[in-house]
Amino acid sequence: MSTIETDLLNIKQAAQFLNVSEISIRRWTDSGKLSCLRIGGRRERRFKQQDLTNFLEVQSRSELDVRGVKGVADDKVTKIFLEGIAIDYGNHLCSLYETDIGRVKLSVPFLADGLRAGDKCFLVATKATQKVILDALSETYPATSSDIANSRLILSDGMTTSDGFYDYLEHHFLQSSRQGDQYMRVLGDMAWAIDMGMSTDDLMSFEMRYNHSLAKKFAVVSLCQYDSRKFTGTEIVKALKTHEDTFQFPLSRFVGF
Amino acid sequence: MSTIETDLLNIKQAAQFLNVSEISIRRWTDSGKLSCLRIGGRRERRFKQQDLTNFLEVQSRSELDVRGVKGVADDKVTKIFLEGIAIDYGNHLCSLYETDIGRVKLSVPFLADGLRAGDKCFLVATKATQKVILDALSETYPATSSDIANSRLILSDGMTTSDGFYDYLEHHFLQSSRQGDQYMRVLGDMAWAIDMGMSTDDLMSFEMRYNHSLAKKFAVVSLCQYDSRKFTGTEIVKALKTHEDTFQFPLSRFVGF
DNA sequence: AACACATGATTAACAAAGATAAGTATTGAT
DNA sequence: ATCAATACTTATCTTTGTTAATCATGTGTT
Repeated sequence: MSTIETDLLNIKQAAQFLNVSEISIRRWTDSGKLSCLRIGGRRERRFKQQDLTNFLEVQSRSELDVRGVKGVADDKVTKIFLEGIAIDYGNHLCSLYETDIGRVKLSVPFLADGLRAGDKCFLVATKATQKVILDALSETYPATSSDIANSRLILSDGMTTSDGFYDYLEHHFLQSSRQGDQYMRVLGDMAWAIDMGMSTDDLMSFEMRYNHSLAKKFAVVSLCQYDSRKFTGTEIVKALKTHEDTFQFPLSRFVGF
Repeated sequence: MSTIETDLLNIKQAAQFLNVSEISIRRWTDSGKLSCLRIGGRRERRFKQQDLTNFLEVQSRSELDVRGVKGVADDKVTKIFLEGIAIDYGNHLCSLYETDIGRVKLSVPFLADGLRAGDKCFLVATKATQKVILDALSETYPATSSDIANSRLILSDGMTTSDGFYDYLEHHFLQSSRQGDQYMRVLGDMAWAIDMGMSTDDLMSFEMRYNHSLAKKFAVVSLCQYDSRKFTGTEIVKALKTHEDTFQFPLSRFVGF
């Protein structure tokens, strides 16, 4: 654990990395196209390698470029927007809800926007929850059922262990990447794990494993939603702790629907 | 599930991690902007990775906000420092802990710093919890018992309803203000309410009432800590929602000790 | 070819970060 | 026990990243 992750580049290094001028880097960060961190009283820019690689477009990206049609092709490639908040690919977030309406409040726009943007989407939930979310999704996004048929939206099926879940996602992520689907979204309704008989310890160790590998290696936004009615206080706290990415956003947007 | 914070970085590693010079690290720690631990007779600096990542600001914040905070950073009259974070008087925060050690992790420095700074401090908790906190407090702040005798530190006593709690605080706040104690701190260990037989609904309505009146009208920093083992998931979520001030800070500092 | 627009270059002023040096004291190793 | 390396503090001085403005160059599109 001694390797210091020196993956924070300053603006000069970032400019070299992308082979552009520092001025462009400044403009891109100012306009929000490229995300960066700030440090110190001079508010110097620091860049995560992944944010820079995310910023690079992939030449071989999908045949039908949904983004291109809308003319926003170059603008929002590195981010998604959820509830007006810009979220980079690579983030692994959680949200907490406490009503049946809350279950679809974030999940539906998250998936609908993803499908519209051409992202490969995954819905991990029990059959019953899948039905609730898909019904609501169909209302705002009529192409839902055809997207399921086309495997643009993939429904979880049959996984009963956290390791199985991990393998499932890794397999699909690799496969999607090979097929040119670089941008992905995962929505997990984590009460699913409980209903599958997983212990919450199991679930948390999955979250940690996922957090350090899959979530960061692929251009995927992962949103894990927790039904606060089905977890204890300590479990909710653990859920928050295993989704540290969430803390950089206004948490009130993700808590308590 | 331990993920021990075994990796304390020295100043060289910290500088490498943030991609800055050691001199800047020294300046930031000296001014209290970046928190660090000290060790040995040479008082060497040691850094938690968590603290370092917290020091990085997210670009999304409007530059005006950041400027404002920085600009008055020297003006310590309007702020306190907890875990290296500047907190304005008027804030009403919550923290979540899940171990007996976590109970004193934030509360003790919060009160110790307050007493050292001459703030009028209030400790609201059951007798048993009071004893635990006061024992730990006495170790780092020897004048604890004399401050209790002098009414610099006031211990809750005998309140059994949320309205009674509110009246109690209002009375003391007014009295303290009249006596020239403008700056105050309240530490509430909210499992106290449960042990007093309050319902969590009662507790939450108190929090909301407090949030909109006392907490904002007086120069008081209020820290409500919740033992996540004694509350349900939904209750924890409600606790978060009734302490929105918390969301403007790096939540990882307040969650899960 | 003409156009619109993104990128690069240049300037300015300011404050913060970096570099350097001197002097102490603690560590860690021989 | 000794000694060199390290980290600390304090101080001064130089360099750099920041914003903002304007202009020139280059790119891709129609």
